Amino acid sequence: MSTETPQPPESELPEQMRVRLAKRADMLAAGVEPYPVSVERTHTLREVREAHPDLAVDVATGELVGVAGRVMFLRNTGKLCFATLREGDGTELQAMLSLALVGEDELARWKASVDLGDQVFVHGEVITSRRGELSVMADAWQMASKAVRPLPNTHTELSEEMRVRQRYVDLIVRPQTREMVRRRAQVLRALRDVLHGRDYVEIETPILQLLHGGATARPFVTRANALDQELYLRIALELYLKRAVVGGVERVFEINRVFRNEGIDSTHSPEFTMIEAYQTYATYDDIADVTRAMIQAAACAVFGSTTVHHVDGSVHDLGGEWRSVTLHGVLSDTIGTDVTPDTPIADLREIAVKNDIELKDGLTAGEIVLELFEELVEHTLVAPTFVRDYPVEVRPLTRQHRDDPRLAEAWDLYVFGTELATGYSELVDPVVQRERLTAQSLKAAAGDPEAMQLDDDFIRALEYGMPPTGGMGMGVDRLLMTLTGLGIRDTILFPLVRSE
RNA sequence: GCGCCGUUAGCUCAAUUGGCAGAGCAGUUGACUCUUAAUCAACGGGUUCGGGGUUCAAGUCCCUGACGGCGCACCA
Repeated sequence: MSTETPQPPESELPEQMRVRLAKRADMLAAGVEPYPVSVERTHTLREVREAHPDLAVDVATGELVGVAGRVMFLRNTGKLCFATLREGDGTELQAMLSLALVGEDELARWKASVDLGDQVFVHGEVITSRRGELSVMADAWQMASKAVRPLPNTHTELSEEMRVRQRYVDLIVRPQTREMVRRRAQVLRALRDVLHGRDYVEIETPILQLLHGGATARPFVTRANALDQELYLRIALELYLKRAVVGGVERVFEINRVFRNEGIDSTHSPEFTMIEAYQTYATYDDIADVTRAMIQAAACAVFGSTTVHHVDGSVHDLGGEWRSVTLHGVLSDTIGTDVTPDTPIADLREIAVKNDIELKDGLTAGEIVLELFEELVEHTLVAPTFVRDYPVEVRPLTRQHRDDPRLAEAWDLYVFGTELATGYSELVDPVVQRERLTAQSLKAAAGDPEAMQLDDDFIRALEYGMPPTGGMGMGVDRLLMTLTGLGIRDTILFPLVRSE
C-alpha cells in the first residue's frame, strides 16, 4: 500500500476493498488517473457488434476502434489476457491484450490494476478470436473508472433485499431489471402518445396541498415553515384536474406521483404513479374506450402486440373489446342469487354470513354489495372486465346513474383479479357535490382518517359550471405489473426501503 | 399495527444433540498466447445483525432491539 485513504478506517473495510483501494492509490502514485475526465471512445460496443454481425473465425478487419465498458469477465493468462466488457444496455464485447501488441509493461499494468467491475477503455483492431469471438485486440488501454467495491458473484441470484436496496448493483447484474427500466419508459410514452393523439393536454398540479381529496386514503402530512401550516402530500390528482376542466382545458391529463400513508406490500407502495385523464362531453363509456386504447397501446409498446408475457411464462391476450358487466349483475351470477339495488340489507347480510364474510355494523346496502363483490368476485376477474354502476354512496365524486339515482355512472377495470383502473361520468352538479363532500367531512370529523375533506375551493370551481365530463384514473405501476406479472417493487426503480 | 419465519466471508449459501465456523464464486501469489462460470497449485479472508442472559462450552437455547420475507388488517 503506497497511499493512505484516511476517510473510512481501512482496517475495518473488507479485504477486497482494501486491495482495490490500494490499486487506485498505486495508480495515482504512478501518475495514472484512475478516474480520467474522459477517454477517446469512438464506438459503442453495440456499434462494433452491429458493424460486424457475422465474421468468420480468426479474422482481422483492419478497423481500429476505441471502446469502453464495465469488465464483467476477466481471464488473465500469461501472455494473452481476455476481458468481457459490457455497456449500459447489456451489450458485451471481448477485449484481448497480447504481450506482442501492448508490451510487457502495459500487460503487467493491466494485470496489476484491472478488477471485475472496473470501467476500462480499450483501443485496437476489431478481430475475431480463434474461437470466433468478436473482439478488440488492444494496442492501448486505459482505466476509465476504478471500482473500489467488488461486484456480487454473477452465478447466483441476488437476494431480494440487495436488489432493492442497491438497485445500481441489480441493474449491473440483472438484465431483467435493465429491461424493466426501459419497459416503464415505453409504457409512459405509449400512454402519453394515445392521449396526445386525442388532443389531450398534459398538466402538472400541486403535490403539496392544504386539503386532501379525490380519493379515500390516509395522507402523508408535512409542514410549510414559511406558512406555519400543515400540508398534505396529495393522494390523488382529481380535484385539480377538474379545476382545469372548469377553466376550459377540455381534454386534460396528468401522469405523476401520489402518496398514500398505508400498508406496504408486494402490491402497494407508499408513493406510486397515477395517470388521470378527463374529457369534456364524454361519458364513462367514452373514457372506458380511451382507457382500453391506452392499455393496449402500452402492451404493444412493450411486447409488439396486445399479447403480454408474464415472468412466470404465462401468456395473455389483452386485445379486442373487453367484457363489461354491472356490479350487481356479476355478483348475482357469481353467488347464484339475484342481487339488485332493491335487495334489502337483511338479505345482503344473510349472503355475507353464508359466505363467511364478516361485516362492520351500520353499512349501507351499497357498501355491503361492494364488500361482497370484493370478497367473492374480484379475484375471479382474470380477463379484462369493466365492472359498472356502483352504489352512489361509495363513489362520492361520480354523477348518479341516468337510469337509477341509487347508482353511480362509474366503472372499475379488473385484470388478473385486481383493480387496474377506474372511470366516471363525473359529478358536475355543485350542490350535490357539496352534499356528498359534507357527508365525507362529517366522517372525517368523526375520526375516519381516510374520509375526504370538504374542499370549498373545488366546490366554488364547480359553481362556475363544469361541462359534462368523463374521467379515468389508473395506477401506472399496476399497469406495469399487469403487463409483466412482476411485483410493484420490481416495477419501481427505487422503492422506499427502511434505513439500514 | 398483529402473527410466523429469517439475518453466518465481498456475493449466494452450509454447519448433526449446545462441542475446533465451512463451500462455490470473488480476492492474493505463482504457472499458462485463444479464454469465455477457463484450468492447475498455494494462501488469505468472520464483531455468525446489535445488546443482554443461561452454560464448562452458544451460529445453535432464553430475553430484547434493528432489518428483511410471508400471512392478516388497511388500501390502488
